[in-house]
Amino acid sequence: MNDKRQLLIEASVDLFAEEGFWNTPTAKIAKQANVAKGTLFNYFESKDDLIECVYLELVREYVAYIREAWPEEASVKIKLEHVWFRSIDWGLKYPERYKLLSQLRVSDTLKGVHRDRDIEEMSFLMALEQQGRQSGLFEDITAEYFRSLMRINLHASIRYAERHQLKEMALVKHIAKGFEIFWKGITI
Amino acid sequence: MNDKRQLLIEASVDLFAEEGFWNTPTAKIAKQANVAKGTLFNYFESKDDLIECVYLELVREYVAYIREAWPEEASVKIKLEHVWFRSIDWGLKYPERYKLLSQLRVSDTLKGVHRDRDIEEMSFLMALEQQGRQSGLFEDITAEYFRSLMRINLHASIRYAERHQLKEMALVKHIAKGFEIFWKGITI
Amino acid sequence: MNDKRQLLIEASVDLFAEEGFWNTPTAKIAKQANVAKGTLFNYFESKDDLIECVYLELVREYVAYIREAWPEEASVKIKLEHVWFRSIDWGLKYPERYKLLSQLRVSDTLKGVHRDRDIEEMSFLMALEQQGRQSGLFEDITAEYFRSLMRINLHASIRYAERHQLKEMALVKHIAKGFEIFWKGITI
Amino acid sequence: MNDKRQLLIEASVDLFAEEGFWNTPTAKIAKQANVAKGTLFNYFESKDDLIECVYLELVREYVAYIREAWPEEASVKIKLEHVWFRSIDWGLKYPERYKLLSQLRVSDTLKGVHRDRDIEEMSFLMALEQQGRQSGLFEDITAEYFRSLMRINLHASIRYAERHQLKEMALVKHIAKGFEIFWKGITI
DNA sequence: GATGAATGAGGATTCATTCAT
DNA sequence: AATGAATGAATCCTCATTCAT
Repeated sequence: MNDKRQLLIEASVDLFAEEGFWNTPTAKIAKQANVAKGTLFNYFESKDDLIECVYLELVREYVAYIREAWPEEASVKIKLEHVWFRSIDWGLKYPERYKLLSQLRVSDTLKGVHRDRDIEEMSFLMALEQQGRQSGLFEDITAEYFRSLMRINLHASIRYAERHQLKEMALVKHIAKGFEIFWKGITI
Repeated sequence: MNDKRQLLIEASVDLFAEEGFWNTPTAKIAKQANVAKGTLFNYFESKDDLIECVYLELVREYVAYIREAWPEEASVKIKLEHVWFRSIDWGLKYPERYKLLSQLRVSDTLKGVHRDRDIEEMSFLMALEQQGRQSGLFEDITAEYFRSLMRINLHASIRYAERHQLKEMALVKHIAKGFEIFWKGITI
Repeated sequence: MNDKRQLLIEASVDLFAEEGFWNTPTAKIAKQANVAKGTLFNYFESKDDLIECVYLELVREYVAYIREAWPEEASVKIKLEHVWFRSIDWGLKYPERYKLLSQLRVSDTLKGVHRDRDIEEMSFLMALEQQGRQSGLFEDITAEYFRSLMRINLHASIRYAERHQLKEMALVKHIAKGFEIFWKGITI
Repeated sequence: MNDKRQLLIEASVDLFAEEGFWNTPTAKIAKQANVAKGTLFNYFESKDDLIECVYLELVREYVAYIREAWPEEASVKIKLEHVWFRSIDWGLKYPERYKLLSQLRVSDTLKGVHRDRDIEEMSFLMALEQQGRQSGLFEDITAEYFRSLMRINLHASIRYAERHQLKEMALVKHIAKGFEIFWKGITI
């Protein structure tokens, strides 16, 4: 079954987040997943391949989370706000996953094959941006830069909330303020 | 002499940037620095120690670069603009160093001892922020979040400029636009 | 069916010749033969067993080839010449098979069980030798040494022809000269 | 010192001869040589490199042995006889070394770099052959084929002597007979 | 009989670190 | 202080073989 594959990815996520992927032996992953050392290589060609699959899995989960309760008919701002809140929500709900996802994006191990998939998954965000720009809402910057800014502002916001363990009102205020700053910057 | 220490750090910067620090053996560093393998451990307790020293070195260089031609008497905005331009300047002038610095900040190897030093070096930025806030210029956010936002916006800007190899006018416009967005977001 | 067994042996011959038997995984053999990995072990006790069977198969093919158009009524010399020419013919027609057969003979994996079979297959050669010796034709050496000399002279001849890609007249002359040397040495 | 390198080669010779080189783990070699596993790789780039060096060492020893007591002023036949006797002598004196040398020559691991060296070492044999041919002594065959024939006839002779544990008179007669056959075949 | 997932011992190689010189 | 030979634990990956289906 695909059971084992999933177990291995789960184990990887846990351990990678704890120790970093270069520091996590495949043997440890296998042990954590309760499978034999060799089994890992039945499901993944190499450690690098495993890492890429873990990355893809995380992206998939993240995107799925964002798309839940998608406000189809709402304005661009509302939609963007939705992305903003749910992103932070996800990042705080699964802090190790989020941390790992960030590290993977920065690292050089990702060879591009899956980067494209990444962009694919994010296409709806691009569509959103395009819509906003056509309405003359946004600053004159490229879609790529827009996306980069959004991602990175989110990152700052999540890190901060997590580091300070913001909860309840404080958290909501923090998120709202972060969006306000982002939105103010990005719009004309 | 301290000569060798510096050589080792230089070599590390070069090689870490090329291959990542987990993938760069100390033997290779020693060779690149033209010293014996053992010598490295006369100057650094361990590889981790070396990495931290490399980090510190980079921060120092970066900060020194920013502080050049510092507009002592100018307004907060002008000063911030100075930081903005020189940061991007540095990042584009020494792309490997910049990339490495970013990776080191994200990685878990930095144990905190030197993180404090980091903050210390950056203290002048904090002072700047404080000054701005006291004038009622900025949004009501903590100094830490402010700093994080700045760093991260700079990062987006540098990455974009580098990826697209912006030069001349296009580059200047990109930098200015980036600052505009940041400033607009951060100020009331 | 015995079909699969044969497929596996064929695949082994191909792959062993390419990579050597120590470097050829059973998984690869199974794949090449279009059967499952486990199936191999339904037909052969172990990899070593497979190797021995491959060896035997090659010997069988080789001997069968020699025996074709056997000059039953001819003189010892003519018969020996027949063996000589057809051996080289076979070696050049199936170079990988020949190479593999040579390597297997040298290697230590062959445990003896099948070596006897080998000799059995070659018995007609022994008979030939006996006949020649009884006629006082040959030097006073044992049958075993005689056989070894013949095999080894053939080997030199085949290797040379193959390495230099001899064809047509050049090849025929080479073969004839080789036999002449062998015959001259072996006869009184 | 070069001490360890030599120890490793000695150990390799012993173990390779016993088990074959593909079956001999580097760990075992290191243990036999009383050095740490890693040390092996200080002296040899890889297992393949080690194998090649072992080969070269064997060739060197073998050639040195042949050249001892070289009959500088003697006839071609005497010289060839000298090579013949001393070769067999060496093969029987160091049976494992000889066996290993033979196996190495057949295997595909030798990549050519050292093969050339091999030929170099053997150059004196080539000179000898040339001299003989110029005197109209030999059959009209290439030097390469000549060398191949000699090597291979020697091989048959050595193997036979060893298998039957020939000693004393029986051995001398065997060697002489072998040479006679070879010489008779090769000369006009 | 056929399959192929699962196994885990084993293998080559790397590399941070030590230490005698 | 400088060296570099020596170390051996650690790592990724392979592969013959088993066995439940």
